Amino acid sequence: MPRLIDHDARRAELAEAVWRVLARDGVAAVSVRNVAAEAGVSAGSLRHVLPTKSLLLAAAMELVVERATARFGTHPRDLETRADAVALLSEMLPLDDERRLEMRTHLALSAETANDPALAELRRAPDDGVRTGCRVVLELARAQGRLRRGLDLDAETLRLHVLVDGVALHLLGGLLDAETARTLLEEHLARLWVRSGPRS
Amino acid sequence: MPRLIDHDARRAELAEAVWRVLARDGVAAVSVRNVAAEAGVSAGSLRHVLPTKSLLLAAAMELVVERATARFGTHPRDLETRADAVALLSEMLPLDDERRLEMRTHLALSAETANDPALAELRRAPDDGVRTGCRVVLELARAQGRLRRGLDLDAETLRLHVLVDGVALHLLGGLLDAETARTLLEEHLARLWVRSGPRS
DNA sequence: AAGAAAGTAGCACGGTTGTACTACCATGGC
DNA sequence: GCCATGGTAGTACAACCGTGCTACTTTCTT
Repeated sequence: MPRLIDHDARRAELAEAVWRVLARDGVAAVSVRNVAAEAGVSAGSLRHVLPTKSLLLAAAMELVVERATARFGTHPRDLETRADAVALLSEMLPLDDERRLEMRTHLALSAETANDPALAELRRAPDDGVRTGCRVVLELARAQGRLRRGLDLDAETLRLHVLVDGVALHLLGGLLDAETARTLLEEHLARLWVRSGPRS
Repeated sequence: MPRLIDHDARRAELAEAVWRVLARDGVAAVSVRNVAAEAGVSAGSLRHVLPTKSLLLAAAMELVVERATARFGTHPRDLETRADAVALLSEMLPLDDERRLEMRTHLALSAETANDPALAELRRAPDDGVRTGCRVVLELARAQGRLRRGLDLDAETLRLHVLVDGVALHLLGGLLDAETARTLLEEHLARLWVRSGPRS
C-alpha cells in the first residue's frame, strides 16, 4: 500500500482554496486549475479527490455548513445575560475573515444553483442551520425563564432569522460595523426578554 | 446617414437579456455570445453598443438601479394608512418576476465585484437607493404626523433598511411568502407609528 | 526485496471565452 | 443616383475551460 492521505482533510483544504479564490477573484475565476494552484497541488491531483467541478463546489458549500455548525455547537450554552444570547447569535454573523469567506461562498454558490443541480440541495442547508440556530437561542432563553410569556416561538424565530440575515448581509457589504450589529441584536432581544425581573 | 438606433433602448434590451441568462443559467453562463443570442442579435452587433463584457455587466447593474428608482419614484406618496407605507416599502421587495430578476442580478454582480473594478463603484448604488427609500418613507410619515415623537430617524432608517434587506433576501430564497413579508413590515412600522391616535 | 496500490503530475481533447478585425448591408444627405 | 456612415454579421485568434487518460513516484504489504 502507498501513502494514504486523509481524504476529508484534503477535501477541506481544497474547499478552503475555493473560498479564497471566490472571495479574491470572483466566481468567474473559480476553475479547477485556479483552485488547484491556490491549494498548491496540480489539477490532476485535485481531480483524484474531487473528480468534477460540481463536486468541488459542493465540497466548498458543505464545508461552510460544517464549520458554521461546529462553531455554533461548541459555543457555551448558558444564557446568563442577554449579552450571552447576542454572543451566541453573533456566531452566525460574518465578523471575522473566516466567516466572511464562508458567507461569500454561501451567497455566490446559492446564486449558481440554477446551473448545478448538486448545489440546489445544499442551498437549503445554511438557511436551515441559521433558522434552527435562532430557534435554539429562543428555546434556551425560554428554558431559563428569560423570555416573556405568550410569545409565539415560531413567529419570533422567523423574525429573528430575518434580522440575523439582514444584519449579516449588511456586515458583509460594509454597511454595518460590528458594534452597531451587536446593538441591533441586543435591542431586538430586549423586546422579547422579561422586563429585567430578577436580574438579567 | 444610415438607420440610427436608440442606444439607450438597445442597452436596456441587452441588459435585460443579461438578467434572464443570469437567472436562468447562472453567472457562469453570462457570456457575450449567450447574452447576444438571448437578445436575438449577433455577438458582433452587441459589441457595437457594449464593446466589452465589463461594460455589459455594468449596463445590467445600472438598469437595475434605474428601474428600481423609477418604480419607487412614481409610487403615490401619500401615506394615508400604515398599509400605504408598507406598499411603498414593498416597491423595493422582489415580489414579481421583474423585481426578482433585478435582485438576483444585483446579488450576483455584487459578488463579482472583486473581479471587475467597473462594477465596484456600481455596487453601492442599489444599497444607497434602498437606504434613501427607507428614509423617505420615514420622513413622509413624520411629515404627516404619523410617527411617534422622539425617534432617531437615522437609527430607525438603519433598522428599517436591515429589515427590508432581510425580508428581500428571504423572499428571494423562498423562505418567506408575500403575505408574511407584508406582515413583518407592518408590525415593524406599528412600533414606530403614533398610538392609533386620530385615525391611522 | 518486490510488487501492488494510492497519490501526483501532466498532456491531449473538444469546446467556449473575450476581443479584434473585416466584409457586408441599409439608409440618409447631397 | 450615389456614397459616406452607422449598424450587423461573421470569422480569426490566443487563452482558458472541464475532463479523460497516461506515465511516474511513493509507500505499505507480503
